[in-house]
Amino acid sequence: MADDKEQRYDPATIEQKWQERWAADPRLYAAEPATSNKPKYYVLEMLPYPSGQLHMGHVRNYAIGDALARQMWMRGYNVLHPMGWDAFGLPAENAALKNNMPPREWTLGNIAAMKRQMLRLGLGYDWATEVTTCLPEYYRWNQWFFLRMYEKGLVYRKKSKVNWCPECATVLANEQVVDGCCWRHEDTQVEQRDLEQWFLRITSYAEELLQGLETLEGWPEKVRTMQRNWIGRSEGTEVDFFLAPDDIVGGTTEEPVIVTPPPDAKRIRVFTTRVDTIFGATSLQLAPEHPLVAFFTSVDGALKNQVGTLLDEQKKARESGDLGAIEKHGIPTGKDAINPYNGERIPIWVANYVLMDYGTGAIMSVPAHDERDFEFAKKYAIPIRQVIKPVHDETGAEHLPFISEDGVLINSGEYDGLKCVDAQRQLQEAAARSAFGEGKVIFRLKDWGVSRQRYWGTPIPFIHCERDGMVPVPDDQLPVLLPEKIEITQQGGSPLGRVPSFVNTTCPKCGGPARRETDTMDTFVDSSWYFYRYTDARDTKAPFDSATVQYWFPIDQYIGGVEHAILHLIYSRFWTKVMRDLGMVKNDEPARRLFTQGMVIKDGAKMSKSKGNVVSPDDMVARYGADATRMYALFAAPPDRDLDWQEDGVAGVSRFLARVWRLVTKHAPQARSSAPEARSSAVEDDALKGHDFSRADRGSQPAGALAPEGSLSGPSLKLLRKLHQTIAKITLDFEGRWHFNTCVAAIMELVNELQDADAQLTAGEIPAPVMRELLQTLILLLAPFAPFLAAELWDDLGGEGSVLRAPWPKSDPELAKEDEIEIPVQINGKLISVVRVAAGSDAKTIEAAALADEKVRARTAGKNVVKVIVVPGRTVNLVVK
RNA sequence: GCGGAAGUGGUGAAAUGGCAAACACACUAGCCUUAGGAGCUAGCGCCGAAAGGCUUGCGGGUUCAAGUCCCGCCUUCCGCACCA
Repeated sequence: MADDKEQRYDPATIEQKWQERWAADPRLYAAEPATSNKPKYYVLEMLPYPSGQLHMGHVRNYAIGDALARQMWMRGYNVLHPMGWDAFGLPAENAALKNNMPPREWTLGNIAAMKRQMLRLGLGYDWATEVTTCLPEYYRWNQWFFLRMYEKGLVYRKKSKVNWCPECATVLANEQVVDGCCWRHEDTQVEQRDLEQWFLRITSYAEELLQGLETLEGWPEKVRTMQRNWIGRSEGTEVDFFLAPDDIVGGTTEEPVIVTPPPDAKRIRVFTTRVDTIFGATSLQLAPEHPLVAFFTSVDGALKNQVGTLLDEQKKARESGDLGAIEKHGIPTGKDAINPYNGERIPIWVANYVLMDYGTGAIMSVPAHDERDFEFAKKYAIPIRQVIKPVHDETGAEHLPFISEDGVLINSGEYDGLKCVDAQRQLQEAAARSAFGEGKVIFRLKDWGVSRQRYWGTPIPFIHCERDGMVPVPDDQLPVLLPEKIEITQQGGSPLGRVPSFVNTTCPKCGGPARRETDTMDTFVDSSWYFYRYTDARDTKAPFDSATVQYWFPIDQYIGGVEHAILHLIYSRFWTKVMRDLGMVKNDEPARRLFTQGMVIKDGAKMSKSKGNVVSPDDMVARYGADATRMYALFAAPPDRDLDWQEDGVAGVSRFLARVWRLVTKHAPQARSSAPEARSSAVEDDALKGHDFSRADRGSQPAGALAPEGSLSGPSLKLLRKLHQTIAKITLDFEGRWHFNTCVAAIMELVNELQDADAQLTAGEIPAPVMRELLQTLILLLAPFAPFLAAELWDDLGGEGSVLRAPWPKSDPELAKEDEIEIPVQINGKLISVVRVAAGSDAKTIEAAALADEKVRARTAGKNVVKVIVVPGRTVNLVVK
């Protein structure tokens, strides 16, 4: 090697060259219009927040999506593979504060930086459809949707609790609350304040969002379960208990005070999933925030203090995030409620474990048949009355609480003897007949609070008018532009409120002076529909063109982190259903298949600045190249599992790529010497066109044609066999299993085998067309994983056109077939020997070979072979006594 | 507490119920050299000198055959969590 320097794999040079070429050809990764006669494939990776730096999690996510997109292109699909920026959000405001830089400038700068990183990584995105959510061209459609939802009755306002820092005098996002204190004022307790907030009525779709999960077979079970739990459907009964009449007289002093009860005070509605246990209810528990409690405390100072303490405690627990950890306790109110089924008086308590925002904020307490009620009753010596008798009572001893529904009613009057389920139905019917209750389905899912008292988000398109109240901004006045020259401070509420030119406006109805809404939208709004926008990203008349969306949707494969399993993925599904009901789309669900990749960790822990274990993609790319970095991200673990980043591993992949480079460049001249093969430029997926893209009808003349199989030497056949086995393995893996780690391993095996045959290759024992077939196909298999190197070597081999659009190879089963295989022989299930037989041998032949084996004969001598199990092609097992 | 996933060499991992540890990393020994983050050869689960034996968190079971299927535990990670 006279010129070693020239001979070394140099990713930096190769990758720069191809990056420039690809950048000069924007159509390379562009999707074809809906009129394309190719089948469509929409592969989508979750769009990043433009923090300014890609992290390894991004690299992994995009390496997976890019490999898939590239393989689908090679298989002849019309692929949509877009990218965008989830560009609104708090960090831009924090950066503005810290660096005195406008959020827009900061954000756009970050986008430019991250886009450079993506290009450097060689990710194949169609940048013509890039979506940036903080630009008015995009967010105006958030406002437009908001108004459509308002018209549909899906938008409303109500008072709701927000985090408020008294020092900052502003609202804090949940992430800004650290251990119950403000993130900027570590000693300042965050308060819960009631403010008017905007809500989207996602609960109207609760049932459908739940049902829809059943159709999402291409989603991970984990995600579906998480969503199911989040929606939290419960079937039960609502029952009105009555406030005992004499207790309407309030006060506990000798001088009773007569007060007028609020109209709803007479009935106390509880929700229960176990109405069959209602005869066992021995107390009634109210949430501290229950309106009736306020009524009780208004006339009872002592009770008021006690409830106050309870509330404080609860608030603290909520702020520190461990609401479940506080001890259960309660306060007797001294009042009684009447069980409508039997007229029994039971005491009313206020309990800290009853939640106002679930069910009705009131429960009946049945200690005999509920774990928590049992604990509570024991603590306060409340009677425990058993009303369900277990059907299967193996122990004989009846230990309470008995939670199961596998029982019959006792101590329940006319309902005695009924099975739990039957009793539930009958009791429910009785309640409905007497109008003190009804069957009810409730959900844990709550309406989506979308307003944020922050600056860097989509302005909510409403106007407050003294005369007309809340007035929607008319469509022709959209977008409501976010003012850009604005001083961001942490003081005095929403920053928008201090921009007079923004706030002061006129009422669209009466023309009088009015004020703009200063709340902005949750950034989850932006990400709920961005993937529709990609299909028609520059539309100025509508969010998108419905016909185009109909062509592309649903997304064929969505790929992202499992951390979005709930919020983003429920909101997106909700948004899709709303758009469907607005007649804009036809699909019920946004994505047919979802893949959640594992985290990238280092030294067993999630990468984080505080742990100091962050690996920068830029470093990796600079040291080993984009191909090696990406390929390692796919090789080190199956994509759905956590990946432990080991730099030695990246170096290993880099060495592997160098081996490929040496192998191919060394033998390229020989491979090139064969006549160029006529590769079809019309790329079609064989499965879809019934077009068999096999060696024969490809019109090419590799192995089979140019050198009839019989005339091929052993090494050629052996290598071609390995090649075709590798094609089969990788093709299959792309179709569903996605174990790209074993795909890369299979390519390594192939390369190892080629390398082992280096002597034959060099000696010219492999005919040039076979050599060409071997090396070109190797490069095709490599292309989805290491596109830069593939492009470079494809050129070197004299490959036609771009490797990125070359047809995906097809495995020839005949060539892939082994002619001799090894069959393990077991005796009584234990491995004893291995015999070689011709591939495809029948059971008899294999059995004979096994019985003839020396080791086997030694073991069976003088013994009885009771049974012989032969699994052709697999194994032989002799049962010997 | 409820739900989900996972437990295999020194490490990352592989294995449609059919030879456990493919492919890599690390390590060891040797070779080569224009000394490179290079290349080549060999070794590398455990016990044993070897023959051979043992080995997929633990305990049972199904099966000719179990890392894989079933039952019961244990551990770890993730999500939800006072949900009535």
